[in-house]
Amino acid sequence: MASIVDVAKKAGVGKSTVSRYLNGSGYVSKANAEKIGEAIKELNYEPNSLGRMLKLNKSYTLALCVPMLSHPFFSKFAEALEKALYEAGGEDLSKLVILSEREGQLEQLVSRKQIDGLIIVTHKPLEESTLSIPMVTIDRVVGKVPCITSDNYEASAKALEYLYGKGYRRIGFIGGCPKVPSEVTRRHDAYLDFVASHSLEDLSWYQDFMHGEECRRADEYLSSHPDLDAVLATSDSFAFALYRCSLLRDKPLPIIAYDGCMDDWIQTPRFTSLVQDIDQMASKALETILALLGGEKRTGKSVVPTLFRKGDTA
Amino acid sequence: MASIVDVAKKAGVGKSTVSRYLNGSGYVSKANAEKIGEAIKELNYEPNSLGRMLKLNKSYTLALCVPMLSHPFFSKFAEALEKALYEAGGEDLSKLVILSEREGQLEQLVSRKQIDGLIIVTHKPLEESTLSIPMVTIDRVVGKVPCITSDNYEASAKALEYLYGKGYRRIGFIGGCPKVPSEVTRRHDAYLDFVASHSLEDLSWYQDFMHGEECRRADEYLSSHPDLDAVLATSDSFAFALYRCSLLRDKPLPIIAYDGCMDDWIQTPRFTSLVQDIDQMASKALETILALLGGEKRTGKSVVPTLFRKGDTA
DNA sequence: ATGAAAGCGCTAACAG
DNA sequence: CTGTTAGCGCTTTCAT
Repeated sequence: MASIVDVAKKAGVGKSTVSRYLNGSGYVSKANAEKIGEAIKELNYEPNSLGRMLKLNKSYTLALCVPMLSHPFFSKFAEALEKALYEAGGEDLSKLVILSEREGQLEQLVSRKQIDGLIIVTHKPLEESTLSIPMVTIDRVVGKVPCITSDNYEASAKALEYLYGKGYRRIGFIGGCPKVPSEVTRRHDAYLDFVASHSLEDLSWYQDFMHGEECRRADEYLSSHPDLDAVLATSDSFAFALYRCSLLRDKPLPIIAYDGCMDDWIQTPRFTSLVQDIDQMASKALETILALLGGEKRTGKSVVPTLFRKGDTA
Repeated sequence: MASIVDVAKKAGVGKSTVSRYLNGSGYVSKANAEKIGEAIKELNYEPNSLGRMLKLNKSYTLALCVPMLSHPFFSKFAEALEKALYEAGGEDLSKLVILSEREGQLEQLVSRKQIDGLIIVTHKPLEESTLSIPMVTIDRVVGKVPCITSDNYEASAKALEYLYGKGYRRIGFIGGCPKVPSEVTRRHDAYLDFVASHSLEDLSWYQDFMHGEECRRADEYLSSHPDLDAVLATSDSFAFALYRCSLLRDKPLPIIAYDGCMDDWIQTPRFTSLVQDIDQMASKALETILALLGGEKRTGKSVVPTLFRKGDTA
C-alpha cells in the first residue's frame, strides 16, 4: 500500500507538497502538481484516512441515535440523513454510524474520539459527557442544543379544524407522551387549545407507552370512548390500530394520521395524513451539525413545515 | 485530554506498561497495575481509538450496504445487525456504518482504510477493489464470498404445497428477478419445480423491477392472469399490492407473502407469511465477518430456516 | 516484568 | 512555492 512518502519520492518532491496538493491548501507549482498527479496515478495511491484522523483528531464520523431503526419514521430519517451526508460530499466525512439507545455506548464512542458529531432522535436521558461534542436533536428539547422539528402545533391545529369543518364534534386524540421535553408535545397542546376554544370535550389519550403496544392502547381507548366522531393519531401505527379496531367494532372511524410513512408499502387504507418532511428535516439536521463542526455557534429550533395530505380516512 | 503518557507519568511507569495493562497483553505486576488503575481513574483517562487505529491499521468499523434502508426488511436487518455487533462487545469495534448503493463510495471507504469489513445486501455490481476486505453477503452469490441466506427453496415449496393442499390449482407467483446471481432465485426455482411436478400451468411473473413499482406490476399481473386461485408473493409489498388490487376487482385473492415484516405496524390483513429469521441471519453474518476479520478462512453459504406463519390470507 | 525507541500516515509550522 | 521537522496517541519489538 503506497503512502504519501512513496508518492513524494516518486514525484521527487517533499511529502508536505504532496499533502498540500491533496488538500488544496497552500500553493503547489504547476510542474510539481503534474508530477505528483502522475505519481499518484502510477502508484494507485489513496490517502489513508487513519493518518489524517489521528493528526487532526477527528474521526470523520457522525452518529445517529434512534430508538428503533425498524420503525418506519426512523428508518426513513436515517436513509435521508445518509443521503444528505453523501451529497454534502467532502473528501472524507462520509460515514454515518447508526446507534440504538443504550447505556454507555454513546459516551464511550465520544470519549474515545470515535465520533465527531451526534444526531439524536431518542428520548433517552443524556449523560453530560455526551454533550461535549456537537449535537443536534430531532424534536427533543435539550438545553440550548439546536433542535430540528416540524410545525407540530400548526399542523395539528389545521387537521383538527379540518375535522371540525366536516361536522365532527366528538374529536379524539391518541398519542404517546414523551418522558423528556420534546416538541411533539405541541401536538397535544394544539388539541387542548382546540377543544377549549370550540368548547368541546377533551377526549384525548396522551400517555407514555412502548412501541408495539399501539394496538392494545387503541383498543382500550375505543372501549373507554365508544362514541367518537373522529380521531387525530400521532403515528401511523396508532392510526392503523385505530382503523382496525374501529372496523371490528362497527364503522371505520375517521382518522387523520401523523407521518404517513408507509404509503410505499401499504396502499389501503390511504390515511389522511400529516406528512413530516423527513428529507428536509434530515438536511437541516446535517447542515446544522456541519456548521457546528465548523465552529459556528448554533442554538434554538428550526421548524420544517408539515404537509396535510388528504386520503381516504377523513 | 489525558493521553497514555500522562497516565504513565502519573503512575510512574513506562507507557508500554500502560498499554499492556490496557490490552491485557503481556504481563504487568500487581503493584504497577494498581498504580496504573488509579492514575487512569484520577485522570479520567480514556484511550483515544484514533491512535490505535493508525498503529494497527484498522478502523474498527463495519459497513452495511443496503439498497434502501427504509424498506422494512432492510431496516430490520440493519437493526438486528447493529444489535448483534453491540452484543458481540469487544473493547472497540462497536461501529456499524450504513451505506446505500452508490457508485464509488464503498470503494473509497475501502481504499482509504475507513472500513474493515463489509456486509452486502445489495445487488449492485461490485468493483474488484471492494473484494480486498473481508466481506459477507446476504442472499447474493459472489464467487467464494460467504453468503447468509434462508432456505428459500424449501420454504417456497412448502408454501406452494400448502396452497395445493387447500385445493387451489391455478397458483401464481410474483417476484422480482435479481440482475446478479442470488439465492432468492431459488424461490422461483421451487415454483417452477412445483408446477412441473403437479402438471400445473406456469403462472409466474418473475422480472426485474424497481421498488415502488409493486402496485403497478401487481395490477398488470392480475390483468393478464384474471383467473388465479392463489399467489405466492416474494415480498410484503407485492402481497399488499396484490391484496389491494384483487379486492378492487372482486374477491380478495388467497396470498402467501414472503417476509411478514410489517406486522408490528399493520394489523390487517394479517398475511400468511414465510418469515425469514432476520435476527439469526444478522447474527450469522456478523459471526462470519468477525471470523474473517480474525483471519479464519470461510466460504460457502449458511442457511437459516424460514418460519411458515399462518395468517388470514391463505 | 518493564522501558526506550521506532514508527503507523498524515498535517502544519517554520525556515528557506 | 517547497522541504525539513516535529509530532498526533498508540502498540510493539528488543534489550534489560
